[in-house]
Amino acid sequence: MILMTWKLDSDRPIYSQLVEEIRMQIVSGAYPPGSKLPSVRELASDAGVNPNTMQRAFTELERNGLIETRRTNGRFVTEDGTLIRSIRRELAGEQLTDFFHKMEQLGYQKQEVLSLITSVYEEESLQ
Amino acid sequence: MILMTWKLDSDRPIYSQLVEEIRMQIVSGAYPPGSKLPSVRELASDAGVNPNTMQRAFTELERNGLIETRRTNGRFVTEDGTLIRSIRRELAGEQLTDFFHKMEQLGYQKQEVLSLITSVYEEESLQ
DNA sequence: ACTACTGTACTAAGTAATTAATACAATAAT
DNA sequence: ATTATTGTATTAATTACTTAGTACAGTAGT
Repeated sequence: MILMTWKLDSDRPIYSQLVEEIRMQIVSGAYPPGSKLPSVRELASDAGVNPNTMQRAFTELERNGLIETRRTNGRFVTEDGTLIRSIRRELAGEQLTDFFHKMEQLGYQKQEVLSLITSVYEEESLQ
Repeated sequence: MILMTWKLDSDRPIYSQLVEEIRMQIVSGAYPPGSKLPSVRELASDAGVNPNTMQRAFTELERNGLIETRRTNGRFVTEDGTLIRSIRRELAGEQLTDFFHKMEQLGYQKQEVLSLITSVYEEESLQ
């Protein structure tokens, strides 16, 4: 059982946000490979959404291959650690390119972005 | 007249995306302070959306103070360059914190993030 | 065998976003 | 004065998302 924050906003479809949250939990290792996920009803209750909405999120998630369904037993995270790490890298790459693209749109030169980043690292001591 | 890309997806309300696009155009200087914006109908036609939707986007935008409305003459970007730069910095800060937060969620240590960033800079030559 | 839990499916209702089609008052341009 | 353009308002219809409620078949645990 994992205590998840489920910070959902109303600016996007809830099922999309659920997909992203759960996928994040899997690729970050919160749900290890092969582990059993809580049931649709339990997760729905936990997130405060309708079971149908959570069901829809799982349906979307299954197409990635990140989770497998055993019909009347529950859902499980894939054992394929390589796939998980691959998707993790993919998501990180998207974050990186999106970030640089937005900063470029905002008119920030790469040098400025770099100095902003280093200033962040100076505030919080490097771990 | 500005040629805008209007890359809209269906995963979020269109009016929200319009708000972000136009705000980006203003703070990045594509629409200079004091300049006149195209009419609701023209921008709506340009973006391929309903005039009502564009109208809604402008209503949202006006609360930031970035644009001013002269009742039957049109809309204009504010002359307040300080406000514009302030919002630009604010948006950049959000991008930065969101990025680091997501990478942290993905389980990336700060060191890893830093090395990813520097590798990006090595690919594209610094301008 | 029985019970509880599993994923799944279905219908109905409500809400928000979007489009469409008008219409109106005020002003700039002529 | 007249015309065209401006922002704005209104109503109706459509679509997508969400919730609610119910139901069914299969299986693990007892």
